[in-house]
Amino acid sequence: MARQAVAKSDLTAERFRMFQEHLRRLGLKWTSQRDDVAKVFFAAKRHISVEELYREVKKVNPRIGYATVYRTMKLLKECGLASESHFLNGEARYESTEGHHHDHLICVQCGKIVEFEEQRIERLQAQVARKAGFLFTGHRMELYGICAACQKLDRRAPRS
Amino acid sequence: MARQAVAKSDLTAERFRMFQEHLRRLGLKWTSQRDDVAKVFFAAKRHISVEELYREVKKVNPRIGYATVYRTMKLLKECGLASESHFLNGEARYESTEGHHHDHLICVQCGKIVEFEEQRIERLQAQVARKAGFLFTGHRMELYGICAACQKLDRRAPRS
DNA sequence: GTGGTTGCAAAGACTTTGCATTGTT
DNA sequence: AACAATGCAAAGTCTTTGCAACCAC
Repeated sequence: MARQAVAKSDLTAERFRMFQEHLRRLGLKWTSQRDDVAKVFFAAKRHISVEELYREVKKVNPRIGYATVYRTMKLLKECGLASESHFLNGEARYESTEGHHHDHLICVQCGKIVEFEEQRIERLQAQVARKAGFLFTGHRMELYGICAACQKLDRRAPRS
Repeated sequence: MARQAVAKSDLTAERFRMFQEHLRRLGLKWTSQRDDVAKVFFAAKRHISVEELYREVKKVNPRIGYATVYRTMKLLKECGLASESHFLNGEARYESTEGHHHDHLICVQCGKIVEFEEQRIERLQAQVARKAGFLFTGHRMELYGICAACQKLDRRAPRS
């Protein structure tokens, strides 16, 4: 019981430590709002949007404001714990950066997101960057397609 | 002289034809504004933003409005002649889709964009999608790094 | 107590939409 | 003549910022 209250996992606990350390380094303060946002974010499914984050935090702390969510996510980005994507529509979505990297395969019809990891692609990317004289720091890759379920629907009710 | 007025190249001429054909199919009209926007877009450097497009078209036709630029780009996207990206900040940028596909390598410090093409990556991507049961329709891939020039600058004036 | 933090509302940036007018077919 | 397209301004999104009250240190 007592242990459970500390953190859901060592990984999450480690993230909290990193976040707190980042704030301390900058002379910033540890507040309950930052704690709430970080908690929800670390526990959330990937690709969480600002709105989803806001709604979830609101359940724990109804007085949270959008501004604080944005400001906290900015801090989490700064210390490398969160990364931001815009996908197709431009709305920001966040995911926590983990040891194991992955990319996304997105259904253009229903929006379903599947994650994948492909070392051979990663290696080729590093190679491409190196050849162009770049110090490779990261990438973003999204594959688009129509998922199996939507393909079936299309067959039943084809367009045009 | 007379030939030059038709189009800068067969490729551009072909794109105009495709655009006009698209409009005709939908019962839409060919207007001078659509002509102006398409002309500027086909001639533009890649990754042109709405604002850049607007300013360029304004030189040719000062009475153009933002709404028309957006509306025309939407049509160009629909018929597959333009594709939209949001890169890091969420602002829309367009580029014309060409026979030969390419991806982007972006310097995170100066914003320089280098294009590249890597068939082996493309093949692996199609493979990944297929394995997940997706009908692969496209992708988006951006590699981030620090370009050679910025690496030199960093050495001279290092951070921290 | 000092100085960063918060929520709110206002302001910004980018994009879309409503509407009377204009232009294509 | 019919009806789509335009420009403008207003409205909509998503995000950031100004500010007085508040809270961590």
